[in-house]
Order: sequence, then C-alpha cells, then structure tokens
Amino acid sequence: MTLENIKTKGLCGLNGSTPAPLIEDHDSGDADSITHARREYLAEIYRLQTSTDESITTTALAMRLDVTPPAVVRMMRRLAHEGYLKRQPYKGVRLTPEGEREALKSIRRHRLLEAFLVTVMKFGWDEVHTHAHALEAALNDQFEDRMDELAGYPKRCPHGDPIPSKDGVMPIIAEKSLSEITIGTKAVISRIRNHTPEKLRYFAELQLFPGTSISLVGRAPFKGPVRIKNGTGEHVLGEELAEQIFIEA
Amino acid sequence: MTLENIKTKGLCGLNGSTPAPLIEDHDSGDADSITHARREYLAEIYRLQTSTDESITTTALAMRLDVTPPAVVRMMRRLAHEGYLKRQPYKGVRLTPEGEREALKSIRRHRLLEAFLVTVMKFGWDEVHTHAHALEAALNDQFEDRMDELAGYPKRCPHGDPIPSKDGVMPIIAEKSLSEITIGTKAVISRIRNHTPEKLRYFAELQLFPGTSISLVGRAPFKGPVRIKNGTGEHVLGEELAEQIFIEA
DNA sequence: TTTGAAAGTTAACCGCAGCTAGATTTGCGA
DNA sequence: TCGCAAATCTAGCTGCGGTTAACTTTCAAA
Repeated sequence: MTLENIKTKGLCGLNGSTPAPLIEDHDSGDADSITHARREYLAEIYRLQTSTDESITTTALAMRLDVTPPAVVRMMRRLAHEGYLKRQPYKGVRLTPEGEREALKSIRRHRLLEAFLVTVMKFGWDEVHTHAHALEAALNDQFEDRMDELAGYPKRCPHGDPIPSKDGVMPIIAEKSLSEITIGTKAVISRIRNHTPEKLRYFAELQLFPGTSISLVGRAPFKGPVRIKNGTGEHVLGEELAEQIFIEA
Repeated sequence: MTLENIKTKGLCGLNGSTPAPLIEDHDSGDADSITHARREYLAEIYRLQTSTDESITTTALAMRLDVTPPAVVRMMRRLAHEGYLKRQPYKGVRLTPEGEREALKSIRRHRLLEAFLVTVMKFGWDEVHTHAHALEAALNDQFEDRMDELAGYPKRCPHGDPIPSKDGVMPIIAEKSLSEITIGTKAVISRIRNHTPEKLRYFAELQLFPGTSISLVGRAPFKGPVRIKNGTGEHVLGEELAEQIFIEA
C-alpha cells in the first residue's frame, strides 16, 4: 500500500478510522474556542458568586476545583486578561457578562448531561455527576441539542437544579430550605442541594426526590432534627440534611 | 459563608457542583491509566498493521493522525519504552500483545460509540465519526457497558466495522469487495469502508447500507464502473466506490 | 499600633502533546 | 556503486494546566 492512498482509502474499519481532516477541534458551533478548563473555572466562580455575596477568593475556588491556589491565580490572570472577569489582586474576582455567559453555558451542559444520563441512559442520580463531569469536555452544541431533545427538554437536572436556557438565562426560582419553613407546611421538593453519592442514595431510600410531596410534621428545638411525611411514611432528618432539601416557595 | 463549609456544603446547585473528591481521574475500572493520545496512536497502528503487511512507517501514522512526524517519533519511543510496541528506528514498529489490547479497547469504544450514537441518539451514520472521536476520550468502562446495553449489544458499527469483544478479540470476518466478486452474485452488504460524510450520504441516498441485499448486475471492463441492483433499483458505481463496499463471503 | 498567621501571589519546575528547523539514515535510480 | 531525494530522527521550542517553595499582602487580635 502506498502512502498516498493510506490517507484517502477506507477509514474506520480494519483499514482505518480517522481521516485527517476529520480530527480537528470539534468545537464546531462554538467558534470562540475557549478551553474546557477555563469554562470550568468560570462555572465554579459563577456558582460561588451566586451563593455568597462576598467576592470570590482564591482559596475558595482552589478548594472547589481541587487544585492549588497558584493554579487558580494564574488562571484568574488569564481569564481577566481575556475579558471573562475583573480581578483585583488580593481582593477577588467578579465575572463580566462574557464570563457569565460562558459559565452558564458550562452549567447548562453539566445539568443537561445529568438529566440525559438519568432519563435516557438510566443512570442513578447518585452516579451522574462524575460521568457528566468527564463528558462535559467532549460536547459540542449539536450534541447538546440532541441530548436536550432526547431528555425531553428538561428544565432541571435530576437533583432539581435549574438548567440555564440555551441563550444563557438562569431561571430564578424562589426556594426555601426545609430548615426555614413553618411546621405544618405541605409542599413539593424542588431541589436537593447536596450531590454526595452517599447522601443521594440515602434520600432515594426515603423517597425524597424533586417532585415528591411532603409535609413538615415537626421540628425539634435549637436547630434540631425535623420530622417530615411523604408517601412512604414519616421520617426524621437531621438539621444538616434538612437544610439541603428545598421546596418551591 | 466560611471557607470550611464551602467544600462540604451543597454541590451542584447555585451552591456548587464539584465536590473535590469526585473530580479525580475518571478512568475508574481501568487502573492502568494510559493517556487518551497513547491509545489513539495504538489504535491507529493497529488499523494500519491489519490492513497492510508492511511495517508501520512514521509518515503513514503521522498522516493518519494528522500530526507531524516528530510527534509520532516521540510517541513511538514512549510507547516502546512502556512496552506497548517494538520499535526499530528507521524500520517501523509493531504492537506487542499489550499494545494490541489497548488498541482494541480504543477501537471497541469508538465503534460502540458510533453504534450508540446512531441507534440511541439518532445521529446519521455520516455524523457519528466526529462525535465519537471527541467523546471517546471521556468514556470509562461503566459508561461503555451502558452504551453497549442500550444499543442492544451491537456486533458492528453503523458502517459495518466489527466491534471487538470486551475481552479484546476482534471478530474475523471473511469479506469481499464489490470489485472482487463475479457478476451475478447476490449478497448482503456487510461493510462500507469509507467514512467520509459525503460518500456516506451518497451511499445512503442509494440505500446502500450494511444489511442491504444487492446483486451485481454487471461490470464494465478495465476496472470500469459496476452496475448493482437493490430494492430501490439499479445503480452504477465507479470503481472507487465499488471497492469500498464489502459483502460477507 | 503593632504583629503574626492566614491568604494571596510569584517563581520555577513538571509532563503532555503539539510544532519547526535541521541533521541523519535509507534506498532507489542513474 | 554512488549520490541524492525522501523518510526518519534529534533538538529545541510552544501552550496548557498542574505542582512546590518561597515571598508579599492583608487584617484581626493583642
């Protein structure tokens, strides 16, 4: 076989699978070509930014991303330089609108992927985070759209986290934690804000999912455990777990 | 919010998505931890190795992988050093059994992914190669098994390429190209050995898929075009296309 | 107001996987 | 058999994203 036709002949068989021009970048539909790591940083900043009012510190980010602070510092410098965020050394960072856009894109992909993995691929809600995290890097817009379609255009991930719209808008949802509501309240769980596999398996055992109707039967004083009732009966939850269960307000 | 509980609190919501211990390597089930690029090289060597009898040259590999020869040379040195292949400078390389095992694992993933993308995710057979190529890097064994299951344990990829078994055995299939068979033969297409999207779309237009029954009606002399007949009527195919269509012998 | 621990930053390194430029080997054709 | 072009290889560079070690800044408590 000559060298010339190696490139032009069969592709994926015993005879080969990857015609050179097909390898390329795979971010078709994106055009901008921001790296995956950058988007991950931006998404994490977004999450921190919307869950605290304080500005985002290097160490907090480093912990969340499981990297060392110097890695964060350098990435922040890059991202600031590229216009995704404003940075004040020693003070913290804040996303620019472009940064927020990328962050939301990343968050959308992650949650859409989780929804897809549960509804289409039948993974457990305790398993999807890890898979989604790995697969995120490989998605492009077309694939994202197909997952969206197959999963039935989900509005939330399996844990109840809202999925940003395709044009980058995060739905605003008024929610209250079980630790904040008054005794006697009947409501529907909207979100479980802890994705540790073990905790999720425990919640699943008690049939506590987004969508489950529950009523708050009682609460022990001094931030004590709460008693709740759902279809499967009455359950007692420690404060730590209770404050991670949210209901639509 | 204090730094301590940032790491331990909610994960994927507005409040966070990536608990540090979950990030890890994602090659669970593999244990060996060979990089994706290495596996891609090994797979490409395997494809070349089984489609020619000559030894694999640096330039051929470089073209197939769309990288420069020096990149190949260095990777070959690494892979030889790591025991995946035998290398004779200026002569070529040959996979060791370990190298072949990794190559087959990679090829299995690619083809399984293609099958999954077509049967479950409803992509066209002309689209799947690129998607599969990007997604391959993110798979682990559990995900691979789930795809296998959902796709119905396919034996071949959408183009008819056999899928190596989970324990690394490539099915041996006796096949003949349309350009090799005698006039009058009736047979079933088993494989299309060209994965260029345009060609695939053309084959699809003529309803020439693996599984399609055809008969060879005629062939013009001197490697001329062939006439074939299938459910949709009679078609004329140039020699170049004809030799890329295979039937089970 | 001072000071020291914690947080943030800089400097310098790593491996991976690309690249170009230039040297070397090979082997075919004259 | 000899020489030259093509193939191969070496050397040295890039960017990415990670690390450790050491330095600087901040801020709260004494």
